[in-house]
Amino acid sequence: MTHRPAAAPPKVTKLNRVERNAWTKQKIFEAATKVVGKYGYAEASVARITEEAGVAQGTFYNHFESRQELLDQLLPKIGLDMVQFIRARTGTAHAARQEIERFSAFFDFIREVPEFLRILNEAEFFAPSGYQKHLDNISIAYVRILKRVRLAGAIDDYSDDEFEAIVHMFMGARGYLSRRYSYSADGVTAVPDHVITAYRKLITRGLFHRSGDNDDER
Amino acid sequence: MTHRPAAAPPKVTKLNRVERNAWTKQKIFEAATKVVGKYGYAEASVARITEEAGVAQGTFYNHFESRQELLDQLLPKIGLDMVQFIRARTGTAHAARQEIERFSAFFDFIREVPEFLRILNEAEFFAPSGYQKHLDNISIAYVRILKRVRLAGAIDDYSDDEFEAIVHMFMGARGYLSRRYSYSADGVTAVPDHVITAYRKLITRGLFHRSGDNDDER
Amino acid sequence: MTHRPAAAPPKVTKLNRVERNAWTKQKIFEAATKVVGKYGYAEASVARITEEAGVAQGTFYNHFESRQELLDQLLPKIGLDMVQFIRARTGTAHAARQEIERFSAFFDFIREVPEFLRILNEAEFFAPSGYQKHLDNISIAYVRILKRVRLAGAIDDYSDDEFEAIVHMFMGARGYLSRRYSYSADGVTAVPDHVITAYRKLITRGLFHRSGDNDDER
Amino acid sequence: MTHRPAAAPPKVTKLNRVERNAWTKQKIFEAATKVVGKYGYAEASVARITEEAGVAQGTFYNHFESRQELLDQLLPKIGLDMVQFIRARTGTAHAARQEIERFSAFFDFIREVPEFLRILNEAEFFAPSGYQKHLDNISIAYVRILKRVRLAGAIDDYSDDEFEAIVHMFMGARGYLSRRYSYSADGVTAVPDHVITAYRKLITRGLFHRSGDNDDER
DNA sequence: TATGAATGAGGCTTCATTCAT
DNA sequence: GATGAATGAAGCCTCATTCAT
Repeated sequence: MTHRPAAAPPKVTKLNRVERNAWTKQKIFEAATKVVGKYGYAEASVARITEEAGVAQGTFYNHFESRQELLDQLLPKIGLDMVQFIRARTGTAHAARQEIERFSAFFDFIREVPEFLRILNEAEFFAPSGYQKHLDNISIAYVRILKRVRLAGAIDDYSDDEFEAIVHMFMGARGYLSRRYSYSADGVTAVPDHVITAYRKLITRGLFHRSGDNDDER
Repeated sequence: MTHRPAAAPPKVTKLNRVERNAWTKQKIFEAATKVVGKYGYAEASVARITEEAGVAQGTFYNHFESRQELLDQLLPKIGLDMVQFIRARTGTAHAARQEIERFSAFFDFIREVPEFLRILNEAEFFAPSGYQKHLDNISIAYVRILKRVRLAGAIDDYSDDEFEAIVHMFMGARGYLSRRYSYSADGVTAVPDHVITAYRKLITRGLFHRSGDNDDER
Repeated sequence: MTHRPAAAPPKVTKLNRVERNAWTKQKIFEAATKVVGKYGYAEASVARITEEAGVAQGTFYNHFESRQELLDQLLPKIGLDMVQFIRARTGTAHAARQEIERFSAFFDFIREVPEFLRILNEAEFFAPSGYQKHLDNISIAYVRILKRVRLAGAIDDYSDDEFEAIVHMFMGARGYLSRRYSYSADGVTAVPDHVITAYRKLITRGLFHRSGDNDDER
Repeated sequence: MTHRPAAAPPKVTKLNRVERNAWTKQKIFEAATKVVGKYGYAEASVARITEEAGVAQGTFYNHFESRQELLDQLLPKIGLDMVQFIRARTGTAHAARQEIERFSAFFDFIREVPEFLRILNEAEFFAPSGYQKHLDNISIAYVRILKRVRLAGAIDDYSDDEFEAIVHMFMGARGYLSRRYSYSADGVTAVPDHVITAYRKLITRGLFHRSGDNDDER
């Protein structure tokens, strides 16, 4: 998996028809990612996307039923990249520590794939169906993690329903913070440390057992 | 202050020039609130708003520089109504309890002014400047509250910067939850209890001192 | 009533808003008549019509909901002009003679308003709703005439249902003949005499009493 | 001759190059008949036709110069089927009777090959050149018949030119009537009796000698 | 100040046809 | 001959904004 696909056809060898076809679709996809990331969904006209992709406007409709269909595929696809990315960055420390790692990794991912910020944030209104899909992808996985932690004894006193609410709060908080602290004139910047520490305090004390909290100052 | 403005010109039948002028602007404003609340910013065309307001399209531009200007005024204005509403619902109990009251009051407000949901949620992308203004309004007030609580000794170990981050997390969480749990087929519904309890647990344990937590089951 | 509206605004005096509005709509209408008459419905794009009318494309939609709406109004409107025209050309001779007069007048009208030919002929497929309206306008009036003639004793042995079929045959025959004999490289020409005489013979012998037939050679 | 061509390649499994070629063309042809018959010429895109035929779009242009060329071949081909069909249904009774038979057989054919209705009716505007060809095919044959009848003494007083006009009237009447009475929600239905009787009366009295008229009630 | 018709750029999508494989 | 992706022109319609009355 790469979230930074090569900007040129993978091989120098001649591509067969199937490969050329996939490659064109890929080009459109990447162009859309770029355009939406930079200008937002609203400004991501088919004309702009195809121009960026270097294909004719008509070509677009050989690969996607409609502009909306493409838009709805954008977030879920990159969202999965994000999940992989975060998973790779999560160690084997104790539960609270891992949650902080996930929190940090999320912001790291945003810096790696700056387009993700807008693609994620605006999706709710411009690609609702894609947004829902992403939501499900994420929250299901997240709740599963929390349940496992509870099973391991590091959390108690939270019901399944409450887990779901907590997960939504986490996601909401991250989104909000990312918008607040990560946008900048040109590009995406790191999140300030005090955001991380505030999150750590809130989470470790509020969600997990009182064991540590300050065992892992960074 | 009313967040439910009268639908007819104030009492007297004869209005002078200034009053008529203000009244027209007010009509447009209310129409916009209605339209955006119902259809969202994207569908809030000048034509639709003026039709709803019962004035000609041209009239719009006698009162607002552009469509965007009006849109950017929408959220900050209603946002202030919200602040008042929440303040009125917050008692004099101890700090943690008050925070739960604010959380609940937020969701109550949404049910009182259902348009607020979309006006708030979509503002970030369709009325960024108005959104920023609202954000500042809210977070400044919120941080001030937290500082006061810290001064009173109910919170410690959080810096000013961390307060700001916490406030943003709260706002993000609320927004997310309101979208997730409050929307429904026709109108806005109450938030389920488990959302409230999850919030209470997270907040009381994570933010405030360990004194209470279960002293105020509802 | 005129089926040849002036190509310039009716008066030199300044027009008020209502008049200007009507005048613009009229311009679009006439442009459409011209364009459809010359190129057919299929080629009558909004761009072409508005260009012919000398207005912007957007203006079109201030006066018509859609391209189709205008197209559907074309035939019924001109169709009424035709009815008037034919009525004015029908004398007070006996019934069979009058029918021939109507037949001839129809072809005369086509020469007066050459656009009518295509507007009528293609309407069935490109403006079905307008076509139906026209059909009703015409066939109702026609059947009424035949019934009156039957009452006067000049026709017998035809039932009401059969009248309706007869009328449709007449209309179909006229349409067919007009297409066959009236089109020409540039413009519309008169129908040859033998078409008229053939029609006369068929009708007078087939529909009316055997009295005359050759009393009115032309 | 069949107007209902087999849906599978003729018997043998192995076709040589020439046969395969012809078979592909035939498939496209039948697909076009089906599509135009069902959706009309305007909706008969090359994509739709080739899909229906089960071949690639490009294949189309190996067999036809352009979409229009195929469209123009449709009517003349099926038109010949119709001539055969009608001829087979025409007995050896006296002339007037035979004309009624032809009239009825026309409507019978429409029910056998329902696609013919649209292919015929819309051809004038969507396949003018094909339409003209069909027109010539039919009217020449028809005029020949009338001349023969005149020679046999059953008609007199009509010139050759008038015959041609008469034939066009007949064709127009039939087309009109078929559209009026034969279309229905799902499929093509029989023409009501009063249409037949009206036609019989008009024709027998108007065209033929006064001998019979009621000698052949059906 | 109120009106509302006029403007014209720009958006999405369709489709006949071409052409490299 | 068969394939089907690529092309790009053209079509219909929306909408914020302007301006003469």
